[in-house]
Amino acid sequence: MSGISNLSCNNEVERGPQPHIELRVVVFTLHQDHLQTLLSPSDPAIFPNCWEFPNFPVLPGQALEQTAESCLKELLNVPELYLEQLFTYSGPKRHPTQSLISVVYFALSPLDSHPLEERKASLLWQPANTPPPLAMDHDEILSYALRRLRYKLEYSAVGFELLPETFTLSELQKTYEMILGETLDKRNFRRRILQGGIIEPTEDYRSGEGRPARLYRYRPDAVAEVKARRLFP
Amino acid sequence: MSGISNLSCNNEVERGPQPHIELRVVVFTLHQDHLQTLLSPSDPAIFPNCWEFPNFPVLPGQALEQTAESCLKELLNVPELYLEQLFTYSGPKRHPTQSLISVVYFALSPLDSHPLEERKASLLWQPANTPPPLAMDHDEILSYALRRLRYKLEYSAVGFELLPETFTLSELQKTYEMILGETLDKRNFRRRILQGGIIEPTEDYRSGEGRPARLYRYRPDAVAEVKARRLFP
DNA sequence: TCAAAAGTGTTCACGATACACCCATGG
DNA sequence: CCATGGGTGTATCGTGAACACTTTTGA
Repeated sequence: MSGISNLSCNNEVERGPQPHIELRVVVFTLHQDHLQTLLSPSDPAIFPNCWEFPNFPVLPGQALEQTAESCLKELLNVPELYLEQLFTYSGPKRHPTQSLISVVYFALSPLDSHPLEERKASLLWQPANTPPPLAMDHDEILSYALRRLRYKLEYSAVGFELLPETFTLSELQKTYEMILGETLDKRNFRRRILQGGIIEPTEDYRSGEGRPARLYRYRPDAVAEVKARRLFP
Repeated sequence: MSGISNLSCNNEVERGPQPHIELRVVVFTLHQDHLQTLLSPSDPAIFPNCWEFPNFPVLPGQALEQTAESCLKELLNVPELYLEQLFTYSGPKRHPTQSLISVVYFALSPLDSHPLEERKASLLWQPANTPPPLAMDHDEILSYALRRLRYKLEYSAVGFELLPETFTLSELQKTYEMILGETLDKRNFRRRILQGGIIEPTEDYRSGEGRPARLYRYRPDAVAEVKARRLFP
């Protein structure tokens, strides 16, 4: 403990051992036109037929964010991914037998990530909007992560993190529509994203059923945050 | 530990005992026309002449947010205050002798809060924009808390949390100007805040040097969140 | 030549901004 | 009666939203 001792507090609440800390990660990806999240089966003795978000070790010599990032990259076989802190959950009712503090991170994995390694076969991508039963408060965590994803999509460029390096404007628009759950106007979508300087065209085209579509690339140097509309002038 | 064991991770990082968890709170208030934050002197043997954010006990029987709320209410003698989670800081370099995880909350205390009790005399309100030297990474925590405050001010009604129950429009405007660090147009400010239905007039006036000013009250039922300008239509 | 997806501009409405004077009170 | 802060309306501009047709390719 650094500095002065804890400030006293007259709460009549049981003291006792420190709660256990754990590190969890909510990862989203797009797969088969659906938003998916990575889940791990729960211990059937405690939470039968339930799933939970992946649990990584809390290492004293490493920041939680670093641990989450390197474990995830190894697990998913991707060189880069988007990662940020989601929330820290605490409270006595979260687990039946122990006091538990969960520091939860939020990650996005690009569409072309390799399938999971065999030795991690217990982990499965599951549909994020219709997940299987989740243990503890992980349903609450999932809905908060989905809210965060939708919200971030509206004011930042986070959507590109779910796509491969190059993509067509239609693919990008479909990604946004899938996550936001609404359809967008094609011309307005294109105008805004192109004027924003967030993506740049490549020289390549992708041939599909109709006319080939130009491929674009995300510009990582772009200033992607849009300032919120201020409540006051 | 619930469910399956931690997913392994090939990081070659030292294992060891779990890091220590602590609970800290950044509180802001307005005092003498300045934004102030509550600080506690650090242990001089470790951080001489430094200050740090108040440290509350981590109780296994209570959610961190509840502990922070009840401790702060007791400390500041206020019946209500605004509280939300700020961030969880972790990493090996945060403290000279131990691995430390700090779950930090963000609070706003109304202007008319009573002075601190005598027994807490070591705690002091200090200017938030020109603070004394801070221990560990608490300068980084402070600047993030200030950023959060300014940002929240722009898209939510959080400014009222720093004022007493009734206030004049000029007081409210000065609060916003003080925190945002810029001057605002009086007519536009009034129009927007009144049209937003965020406050309602009382029957009272406050007499000052010039014409008495109508007192207003925050409407807690108001929908205070302003939707951000969406990056895409 | 037809189906299927890509690509492209303009108009309209609303909200944000800038801006200057009269009003009520206390000393 | 005057100094001090309280209170009020309008004109302009920029941004968001709605909307339909032409182009290119492969089958």
